[in-house]
Amino acid sequence: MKRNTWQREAVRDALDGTEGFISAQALHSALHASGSPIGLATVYRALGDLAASGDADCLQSPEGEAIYRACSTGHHHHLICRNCGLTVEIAADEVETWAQRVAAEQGFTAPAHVVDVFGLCAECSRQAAEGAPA
Amino acid sequence: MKRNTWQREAVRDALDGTEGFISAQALHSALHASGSPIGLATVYRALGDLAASGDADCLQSPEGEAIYRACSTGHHHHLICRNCGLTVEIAADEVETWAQRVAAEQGFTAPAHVVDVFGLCAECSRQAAEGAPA
DNA sequence: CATGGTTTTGACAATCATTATCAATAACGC
DNA sequence: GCGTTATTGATAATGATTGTCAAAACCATG
Repeated sequence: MKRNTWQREAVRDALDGTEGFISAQALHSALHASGSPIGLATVYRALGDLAASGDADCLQSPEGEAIYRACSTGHHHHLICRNCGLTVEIAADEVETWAQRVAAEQGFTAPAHVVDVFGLCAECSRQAAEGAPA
Repeated sequence: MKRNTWQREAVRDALDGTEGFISAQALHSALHASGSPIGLATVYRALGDLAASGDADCLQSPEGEAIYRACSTGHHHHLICRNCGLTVEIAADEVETWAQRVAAEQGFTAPAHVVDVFGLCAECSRQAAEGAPA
């Protein structure tokens, strides 16, 4: 049987209250910072459960960490600066449509998708342009 | 100065001769299997260099490993069955264009993107339809 | 409310990929 | 061939994630 513990709720709430993606470690830190004595392993387990039950999406950050996002809270994507971490929310109607179409074409159902764009934000691009050339 | 070593060539060749994506570990194993005494750290370094110089693309596998691909072999995305793991390669010209456009609109440069569609493949959809209902 | 059967938790060890270290080696210009 | 210096590779270190297992919490029941 699946039991309801405050820990699981805490993780779910924390994830719901988070804008974009967050790593398990970061979520654990955030919970600790807000006074929760929740264990790290438990956060991993709770996130895994949420992902398995479809309440959260999981993908790999460019740094190799698993990052999670609440699945129900409105759907949008992110444009993330790989240097400073700046995150811009982007609507992606075209991509929604596209994703459903390609899924359907292959006979796939229950399509979900992970679409995120990484790049260098204007600021970091400028800095890179200044520093990089010989 | 950048020196030319047989190790680097071996990694480049091995990557060129590989169909899709391959992890650093797997590439190292493959090289060893074909008699190369190349070291693991060197494979990581060579792959990192290739990625840095744009000769290879790098992304994170769902299992959390970094996987690499020779850059010339066309860019595509994946449609992944969340139940059986079946993976279908999908072309996504629209999405490529879209990603670059939204990145540019926000002043972002060097856009890369993570686009993967998860769903239930035809087979698993059918099984789910049979098994799930009470 | 106390009890019991299970699930869940959490501290810690174990694992796995990746990166850093650093002496020895090999490549390249001369 | 020589010397300089980037590169290699064995190993240790790091960091995220998962496994372990006794103790605690949850929930239905008496």
